Amino acid sequence: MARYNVREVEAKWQRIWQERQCFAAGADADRPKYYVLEMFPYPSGRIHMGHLRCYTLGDVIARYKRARGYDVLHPMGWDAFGLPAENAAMEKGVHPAEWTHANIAVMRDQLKSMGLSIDWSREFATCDPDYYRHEQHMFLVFFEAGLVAREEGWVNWDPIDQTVLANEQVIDGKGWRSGAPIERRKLPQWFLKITDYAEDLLAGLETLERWPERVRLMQENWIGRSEGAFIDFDLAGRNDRLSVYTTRPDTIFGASFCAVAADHPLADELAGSDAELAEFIETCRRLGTSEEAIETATKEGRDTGLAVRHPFVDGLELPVYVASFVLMGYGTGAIFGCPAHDQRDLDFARAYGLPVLPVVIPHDADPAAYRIADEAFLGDGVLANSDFLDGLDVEEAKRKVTERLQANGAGRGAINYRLRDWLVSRQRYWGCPIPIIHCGDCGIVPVPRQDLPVVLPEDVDLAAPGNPLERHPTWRKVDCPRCGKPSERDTDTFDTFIDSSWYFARFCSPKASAPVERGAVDRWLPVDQYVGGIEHAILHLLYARFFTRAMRRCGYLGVDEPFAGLFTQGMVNHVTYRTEDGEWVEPAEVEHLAAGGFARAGTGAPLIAGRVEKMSKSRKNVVDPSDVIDAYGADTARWFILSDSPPERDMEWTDAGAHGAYRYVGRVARLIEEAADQLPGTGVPAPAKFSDDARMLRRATHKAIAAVTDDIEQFRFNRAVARIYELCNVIGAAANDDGWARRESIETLLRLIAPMMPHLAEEMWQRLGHDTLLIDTPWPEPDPALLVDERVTMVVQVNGKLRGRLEMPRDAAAETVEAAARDVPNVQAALAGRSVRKAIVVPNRLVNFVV
RNA sequence: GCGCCUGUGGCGGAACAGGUAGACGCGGCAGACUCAAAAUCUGCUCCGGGCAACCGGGUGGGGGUUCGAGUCCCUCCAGGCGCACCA
Repeated sequence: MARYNVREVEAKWQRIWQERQCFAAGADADRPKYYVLEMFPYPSGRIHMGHLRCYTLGDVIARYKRARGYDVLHPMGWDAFGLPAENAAMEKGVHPAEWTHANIAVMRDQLKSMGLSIDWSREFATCDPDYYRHEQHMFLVFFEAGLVAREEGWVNWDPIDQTVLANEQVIDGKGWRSGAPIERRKLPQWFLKITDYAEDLLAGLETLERWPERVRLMQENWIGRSEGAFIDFDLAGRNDRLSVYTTRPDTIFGASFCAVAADHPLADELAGSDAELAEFIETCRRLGTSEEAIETATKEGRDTGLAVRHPFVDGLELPVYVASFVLMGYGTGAIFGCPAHDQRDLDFARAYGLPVLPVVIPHDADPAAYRIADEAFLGDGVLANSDFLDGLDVEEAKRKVTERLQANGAGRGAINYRLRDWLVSRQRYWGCPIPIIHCGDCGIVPVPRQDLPVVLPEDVDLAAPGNPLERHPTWRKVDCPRCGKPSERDTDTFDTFIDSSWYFARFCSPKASAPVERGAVDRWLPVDQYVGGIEHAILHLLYARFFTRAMRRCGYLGVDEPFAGLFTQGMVNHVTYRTEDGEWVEPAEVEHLAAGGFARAGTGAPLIAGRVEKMSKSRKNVVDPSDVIDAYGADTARWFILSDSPPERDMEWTDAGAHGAYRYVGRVARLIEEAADQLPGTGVPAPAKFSDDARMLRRATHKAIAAVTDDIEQFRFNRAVARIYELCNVIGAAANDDGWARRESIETLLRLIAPMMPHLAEEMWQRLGHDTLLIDTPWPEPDPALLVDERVTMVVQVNGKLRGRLEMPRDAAAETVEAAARDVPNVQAALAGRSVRKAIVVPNRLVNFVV
């Protein structure tokens, strides 16, 4: 028997599929469409196990849907702009473009070696001027549509990456990429008005039924909708008002102070003439926003000396503080404090000796005796000490006080969001240039459409810190398109998350002269199944949802939601090894000792197996997918990654597991080799009658079809794999008396395996004598008649305890079953001397005697 | 603090819709083949007792509902994730 040569076979089929253009999308407009997309990779150098897992999952879906008769779009591209290219430029002196393209070349080959069913004719990289020219164009269209704002405000400055960051990119007070503590800076920047869509993005989540609940919840929290009111307090002695936001307008009669954020304009103004206040404001700004900082920080404030008038109580004035716990980024950056019903306000009031007046009395409390100790009361109750609100419950009081505020011109009901506008300017080189010209006379002038794209200059000095575009001797200098005077280009580039906010739309018509071709996006969008990591739950997925809405508003496409189905896959982990000195050791250097334990290859030094962790260079627990593919082949790598764990859960990569998958490849190859020459031909009709053994084999075969189909539909690939093993075991054990049934079972096995191990399946399909490709063969359909058994095994219980089993014809009458159950010897013994109070018969399942 | 998720053999995990717990794989043990190794094949493998048929226990802990609970309810514990001075 010729040994199955993995490398040759895999290369052969990859070549044939490519030559026949098997994966070109849009070949058949009569078929229903199916768009499968995995999050495109950043070309960092080589693919890693996370890529292998993600693209394998997507490929199984794509191949399965293709077999089910869909016209499948399954493209691939490169999220090619970003900081690592600039860092590489600084470290190695290679230009970012060169570095990026070299990485793409390597990674493209690696992906192709996986045997993915990708339409490579649609490939592009976001750093291609032919891609980003459209991005610039759309930005200008958005600009004209009022979706873009230029604002000077406090922004997040990353001192290591030397750029500003969006709110979503600040994690626990640190830059998402550099990890550096974020500083606050005041700069004029470009924003996309995602807040215009806050309500719509929230409402849209309801429609995303095929998204993980977890992701929808995270987005909901991030958008952070709250209902409340703005209240405008008159400032005593000034012809000015202080506007605050509150979700508890009902507690207005319990207000004992107002407080503004350190960054509030009023604080800013007062600091000019109050050195002590100015110093306090500085202290607040330096305060971290990390968890520890918040936990340990005390509620501090400084009295400004100003006071506001209570909107409903004549003559009552409340002091105005600058307070450390008030955030400029939420609401108006100012609050009124009601200590009795807000814990922070209570802490603050106790620290500064302010009054604490309860105005909501718990239902079970005595109004006359009710006092607040050191815990604010947040629950529902009856309003008291509150003039026209007395006796109402909280909801009624909110409504009534909001009405009254509105009538008095002192406020209004409002819905507030935590979501901020998306800051998209970056002071970096390797990104899409912002197509704006700043003219001393005309102000902000869009680059004329015919001058697009604004191409990145190649001759830049990347060695020094800061923005190379700003330093470039000539690039920024340009005449104003409006008045002709010497002007300057915007030297910022776009956040790379813009690049990934519409690439899925570009894939529909990647060569179009406009950003998208309407007919193409109308056919293909939304993406039917999107696959990627949970880490993009907010960032990329929220931005893309917004961008799709913006594109729709400007007539580019007709959908709101870009991704109808989302699957978030788990991470690939690996055990870590260390020497006794604590030095990390790569898996390749580890020797498994026969006596158990591990030693370092070469030196023999003992090693300690540590925790199973996410693969990372620093822990030296990385396994390169290409090493696995070279050694065992793509089918093995794909099979193992699918078989090990449910795809949404983290999995552990183990050599033993990979090896086991490789053994299975050999087992299938042997099974077919041994059977191939003995089976009847491909076109032989089914016999009129089957033997009992053949019927059993056929039942197992058709049950496997039904089960695997169901499992794939529900992304339970590990279970599908188990079902296939079961079928294989049955085939191996079955009596070989009916060639037709045997051919049916073996061919079914190959067809079920095909989405997961496409090369092996295709090769063996050919070996069985087919002259058509398996890739062009439809998915098998189970015969419903073969899915039900003629006889069933029923369980007999006594008081819920298993006492025996029973073979019965399917759907036997309850009395028959019960009588037979009583006759089971072991059951007789268990029932001896006891009277049966009740017998429960569950058809085809069990009998339970209650004694 | 708020919200969410997960706890099943040595390991990854399976168990429709409350009805045989542990499918399938990994690992392990025993055997066959072999001069030997690799590869392959066969059998066993939740724990305790028993030669065996069987018996008892068992899905993080405790309680409840039910003829019957891994599954439903309450509660506690452990691990993980998200958000967080959000007014």
